[in-house]
Amino acid sequence: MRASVLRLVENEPASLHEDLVNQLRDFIVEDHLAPGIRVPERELCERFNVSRTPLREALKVLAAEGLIELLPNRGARVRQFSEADIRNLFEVISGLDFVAGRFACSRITDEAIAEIEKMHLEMYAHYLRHELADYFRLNQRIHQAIVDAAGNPVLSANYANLNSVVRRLRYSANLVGRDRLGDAMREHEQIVDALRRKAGDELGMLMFEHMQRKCDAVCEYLRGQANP
Amino acid sequence: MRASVLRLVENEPASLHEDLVNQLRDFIVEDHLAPGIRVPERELCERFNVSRTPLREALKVLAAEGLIELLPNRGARVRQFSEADIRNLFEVISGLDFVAGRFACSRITDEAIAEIEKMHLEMYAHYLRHELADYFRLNQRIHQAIVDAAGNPVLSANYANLNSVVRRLRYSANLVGRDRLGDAMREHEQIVDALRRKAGDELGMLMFEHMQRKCDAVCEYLRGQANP
DNA sequence: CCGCAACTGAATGTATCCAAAACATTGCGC
DNA sequence: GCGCAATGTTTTGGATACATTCAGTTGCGG
Repeated sequence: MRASVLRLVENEPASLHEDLVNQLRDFIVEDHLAPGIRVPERELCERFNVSRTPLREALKVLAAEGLIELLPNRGARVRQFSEADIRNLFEVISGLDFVAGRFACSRITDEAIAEIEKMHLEMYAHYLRHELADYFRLNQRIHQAIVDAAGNPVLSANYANLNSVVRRLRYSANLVGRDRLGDAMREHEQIVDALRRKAGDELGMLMFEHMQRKCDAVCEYLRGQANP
Repeated sequence: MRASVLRLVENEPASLHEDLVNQLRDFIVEDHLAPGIRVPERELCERFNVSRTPLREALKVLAAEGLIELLPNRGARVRQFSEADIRNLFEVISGLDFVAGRFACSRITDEAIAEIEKMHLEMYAHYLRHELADYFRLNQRIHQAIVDAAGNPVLSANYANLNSVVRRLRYSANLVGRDRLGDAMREHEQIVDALRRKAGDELGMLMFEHMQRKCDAVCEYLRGQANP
C-alpha cells in the first residue's frame, strides 16, 4: 500500500511506528483535524492508544512530508495551504505525471492497459450520471494506475506523498463549474488512447498538460471560495 | 539552506531537532557511514551530544526520506542502492528537471540568466582544463539555479532531497569515459541557449533528456564497477 | 567432529519521568 | 476600573529506565 518516500525493499510486516504514521496521515488527510489549530499531543495519544514517544516520532515524519508544521515549544498544527502552495504542489505533481506517462508506455502490460480502459469506461458512466464521488474515485485510481505502470517505486511513493497533501483540499466535489469535467473527460480519452498506442512522448505531454489544467481549475475554484 | 520537503513558511530559528536531522543527513551524504552496515545509535548519540530520543526521531525522518532503512528490532542502516534504484531516482529527478526548465523560462530574471551564463562559461573553462571537481561543482550549481529559478519552493526542496540521495554515490569523478563530459557540455550549451531565448517547452525537454543521458552514463559506470 | 538448540549479552523499542517554556489567570498597583 | 506583572498550570521537549527481541556463543548430542 503506502510506503515511505523511498521505501523499495522491506517485506517486513509494518512496524508499529510505520502503522502509526499511516494512521495519522489518513486521519489528517480525511480532514479530522482542522487546519491551523493546535494539535494536542495528549489527545492524539489516547485516540491512537500509543504513548507520546512514538506519536512524536510520527509527527516529525509528517512534518518532514509537509502535512503539518511544528512550532517550537508550541506543538504541531495542520498546514494551511495558500493558492501559491497549491500551484507549486501541482507543478511538481505534473512533472511526475510527465515521467509516469513516458515510462508507463514502454513498460505497461496489455492486461494493465485493459484494466485502465475498463476504469476509464466506468468513470465515463459516472460522469454521465453526475456521480461525482465515484467519478473522482475512479479518476484517482486511473492516475495511480498509470503511475504504477511506470514500474518505478520511487515515483509511485513520491506521487502518493504529494497527492496526499493535495487531497486534503476536498476540491473534488466542487469542480463542476465551466464544464471542467467534460474537458477532463476528453483529456482522459486522449490519455487512454495514447496509452493504447504506447506513444510515450505524447502521453507524457498529455498527462503534464492535463494536470496543469486541473491545477488551473482548482485555483480558480479556490479563488472563488476566498472572495465570494 | 536546506528545508523539509514541503517547508515553505517558518522563519523560526532552526530547532534542535531540525538541526540534528540536517547534521545527520550531511554526515551520511558525506559518506562517514558505510552503506549496509548497522548504524550504532549510541555512537551517534555521543558524536552529536544528544540523547537517544531526538536521535531516533531524526533517524525516522531520514528513513522517510530514503537515506537509511529501519529494520524492525535490528536498528538502522545506510541504504544500499541497486542499479534499478538509481534509475528510478534519476527518472523522478528528470521529471522535476522537466518542470523546472519549463517554468524557469517564464519566471527567471535577466540577472539570473546572466548569472547562469557566467557559471556556464566557468564550467566550460574547468572542462577544458580537466578540473573535474570544480566542473562537477559548477554543474550542480547550474542545475540548482535553474530549479530555483522556477520559483517553486516545493520543487526546490524535493529536488534537493532526491539529489542528496544520488550524491552519496560518488560517481562524479568517474564519468570521464567515452567523452560523456563533452556530450554533457554540448547539452548544457543547448540548455543555456534555450534559457536565453526563454523557450520553456524546449528547455523542459532538453533538461529531461540531459538527465536521462546522465542516468545512462552513471548506470554504465556502476555496472562496470560491479563486475570488473 | 559437526550441527542444532538453548542461553546469555547487547541493543532496540516503548513508556514514564523531569525540566523548561508558554499561556492564562489572578492580584496588586496606579 | 484598568493595566501590567507575577505566579501557577498546562504542555512540550529531552532523558532515563524497563521490557522485548535479536544475534552470537557455547554446550550437548548425534
